Parts: sequence; C-alpha cells; structure tokens
Amino acid sequence: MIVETEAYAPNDPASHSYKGRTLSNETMFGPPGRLHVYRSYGIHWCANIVCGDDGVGAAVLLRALEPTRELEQMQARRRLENPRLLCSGPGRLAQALGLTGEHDGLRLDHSPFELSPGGPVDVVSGTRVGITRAAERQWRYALSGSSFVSRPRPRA
DNA sequence: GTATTGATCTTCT
DNA sequence: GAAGATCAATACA
Repeated sequence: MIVETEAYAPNDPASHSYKGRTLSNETMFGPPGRLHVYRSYGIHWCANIVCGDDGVGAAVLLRALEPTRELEQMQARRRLENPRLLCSGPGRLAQALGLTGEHDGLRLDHSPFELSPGGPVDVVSGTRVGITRAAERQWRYALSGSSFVSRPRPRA
C-alpha cells in the first residue's frame, strides 16, 4: 500500500525534467501511466509514476510503501530484518520491489504491475525531502499517522 | 537522540 | 570536478 509520495512538476527546479530531456529521464515526458526508474546517488533506484501528458515531464515519486504481502520476498531482496525499513524510502522501496533501470518505461496497467485504488484515507502534506531547490513547496503527501513513512510526521 | 560518512553513477558546470 | 528526489552503519552527545 502506497503511504507516501512526492509531486514533481514541469517548471519545477527540483524536478529532473526541469532542465530538459536526457537519456535517463526520457520516460518522464510521457506518455502517462508508466513507470519511470532513475538512478539516485549512483547506487539506488527510485520509482516514479509518470502523470503528465506527452512532452510535459511530470511525475510522482513513490517514497514509501506499507508492505502487506510478499514480505519474505522483499526481505530476501533487501537482506534486512526490520519490516519498518523495508519500503520506507524511495531507494528502499525500489529495491524491495526489485525495480531497476530495466523497468523504466514499462506500463503500470500491464503485468507484472497492478495498481488498485484504496479506501478513503487521511493525508497530510509537507515539505519534500532531500532536495535543495524549491524545497518550500509542500508537495510531499503521506498517510496521516502511518508508521511506514520515510520520515516521521511530515509537518501538516 | 543528532551528526558524519562511504558507496558510486549520470548529468551539469 | 561536483552535486544529486539516498541508505545504513558508525560515531558522538
């Protein structure tokens, strides 16, 4: 279950799409409904859902999941015992799901992916994490009270 | 509890 | 040559 995301828009200095298309952010420019995976700090993979139309360059970064099934698979991939840490962060999440650059550009409405709507939830917004530009935009969204978000209690 | 640091790749200056 | 949408172990208070 997705418990935390961040928005990245076109004309957003913090977005990878801000300074034009490159080889690795190409899929951010659409079409929407696909997965964008990029390498972070040389050693991690981070997963986005592309949500802008063709040529726009907008996406939602998946920051944290609450693992509800396949726990053993995730642990096997991550070699980490604490289930709290399994998916609480973009790099962890991608590793737990086995996402790599190979999955960049794949459609989320086709196997092996499956997205389902959840019930109504309480969402709080806060400042985005780990960026230096446009950091004041409150574009981070998390489930209120969830203990699986990557940082405790985003400021509402 | 907060602070520091190594791992290591792509793009930008 | 440096910074970046990071993680986790280690060091210190």
